[in-house]
Amino acid sequence: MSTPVLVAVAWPYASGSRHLGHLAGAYLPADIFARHQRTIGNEVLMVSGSDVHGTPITVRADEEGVTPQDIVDRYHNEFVQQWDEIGLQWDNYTTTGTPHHARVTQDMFLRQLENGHIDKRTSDQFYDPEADRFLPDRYIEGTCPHCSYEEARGDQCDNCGRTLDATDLGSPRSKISGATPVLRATEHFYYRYSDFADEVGAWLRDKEGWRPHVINFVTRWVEEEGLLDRAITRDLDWGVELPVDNLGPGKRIYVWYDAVIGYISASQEWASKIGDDDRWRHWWQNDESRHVYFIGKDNIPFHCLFWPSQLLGYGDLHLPDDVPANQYVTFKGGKASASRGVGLTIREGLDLFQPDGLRYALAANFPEQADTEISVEEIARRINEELVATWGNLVNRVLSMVHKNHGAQPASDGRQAEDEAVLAAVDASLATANEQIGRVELRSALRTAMDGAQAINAYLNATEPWKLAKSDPDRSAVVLATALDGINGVRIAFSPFLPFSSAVLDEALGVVDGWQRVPVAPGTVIDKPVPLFIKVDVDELVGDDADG
RNA sequence: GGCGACGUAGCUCAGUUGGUGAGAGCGCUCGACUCAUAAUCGAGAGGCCGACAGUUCGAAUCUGUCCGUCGCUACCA
Repeated sequence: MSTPVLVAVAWPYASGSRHLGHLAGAYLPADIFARHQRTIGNEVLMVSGSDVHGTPITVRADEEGVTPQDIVDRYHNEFVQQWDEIGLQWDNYTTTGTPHHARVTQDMFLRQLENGHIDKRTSDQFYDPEADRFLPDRYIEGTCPHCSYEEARGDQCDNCGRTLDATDLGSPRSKISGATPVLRATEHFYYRYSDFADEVGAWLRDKEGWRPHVINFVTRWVEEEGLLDRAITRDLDWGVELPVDNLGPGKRIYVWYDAVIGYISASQEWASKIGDDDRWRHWWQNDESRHVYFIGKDNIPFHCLFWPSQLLGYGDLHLPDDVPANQYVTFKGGKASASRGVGLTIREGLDLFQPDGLRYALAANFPEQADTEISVEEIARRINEELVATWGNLVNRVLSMVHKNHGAQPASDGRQAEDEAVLAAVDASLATANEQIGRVELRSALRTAMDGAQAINAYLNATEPWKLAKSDPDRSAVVLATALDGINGVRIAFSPFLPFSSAVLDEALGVVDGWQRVPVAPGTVIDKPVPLFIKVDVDELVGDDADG
């Protein structure tokens, strides 16, 4: 039976370049999962887009003397280009800056307001009189009351690590203008997340098969602290406009309320693009569908607590079924961060490695259970010692022999026990990888695929068809035909991970259709092969030291 | 400060609810092979499972303390 599967992917923030940690944390696992789901015949809708609102983007625009739209356009275009280069197969990759997204966000806001889950409150906020804007705590600097560090931020002191309240800072100043911030009363809409603490808690208790670090974190959160109401508007002129005018001018819906709504607006946009406006309901208003959210661990509260609350406040929308959040990829022990210059940007990664090589190395190191350490050298090692040596070389040696000795796939009549055994091993690895990807254990699945390749390598070394070609040509033909049939199975397990080299094999052996090994028809012409992957020149990389 | 996670072979990591001799890949050593991108296959060496104390018939796996690393702390998203 075909299941509608929503592959919902974290929305990259268009405030700067994304790095390999983001790629390994959310985008790549989503794409691998989605490709597998398509192959096994499910109806996949994979959506995301650039998150274009929020304070950091406006601040950056001010710093550069350009408009927020300029910043957004720059990074959105960069993202779109990179997704194409790395082979992400979106059904819809859009942005939160479209009129359509604004309408959907406003519709949700109005319905939730009508349902009594949004109300208005007044609070005091810091205001920068010089820059003429309200300041998030993070944009206020001052002296830490605990350690006297003079560069402490309003939310936290980087020196002693304590959490602060901006009102505690000594000689506070705006990070933007340096002016002394003043408190000013301001009125905002609040989403009553507290209305849903019990319901979300109960919903979470039913979950099975979630990653321990995800479910433990959010159940503890909701049970020990509940959910606090949060302001969902800001004193900004950058963001989705409010659909009601009783708050006065200069107020917009804030980014982390509207960004998650993108999952729905992007689904609807996709539906209208394919000319079937109601088609999104097949995923969103369907109990049979399955929603899987691919995010980094910093996004866990938003997707497991706040977003479900927003969905419940609207009503009749499908809640997340699994949120297999990844932990962090670290570089030299630290969390990757584009703004702090730690780790490689996606651009740098693509400039250094072939896309399939980069996909392989990252997938082999996905931080599924814990943070994982990665480096340029580690990526190169994975590519050269594993991908090229085991899989690339296997394909090359078999295709070369078949081409040279027969020019086409030989007949395989009269298979012996060892021949059947290697094919059985390949089929078993396909079945195992299928289960592993279904559970979003992608590292293990990749290893399983590699085991299939190694089984064929071992089979070749045991049967030595290059010797048989002289002593027993008929037997040699059967062995080569068997090896090629095996490759035709193993490549299916690799296909979600390695779309580019898979496309090359599709040309030689036919397009993969379904998660099962299909024999290569005797007589299929095999041309002289070109290596699937190029070895990385490590010496060239070392001089680069791009991950400092 | 609070909360959480992690600390397992040279490197990157697995180790279900505690139980016969602690694993994988890569690297390393030796051997085989030479069809293949000096790739492959086989065998082997290598670890007092961060430290200390405790619970238990028995702990890498549970408890406590300590050391080290990292993350989060709800107006960064």
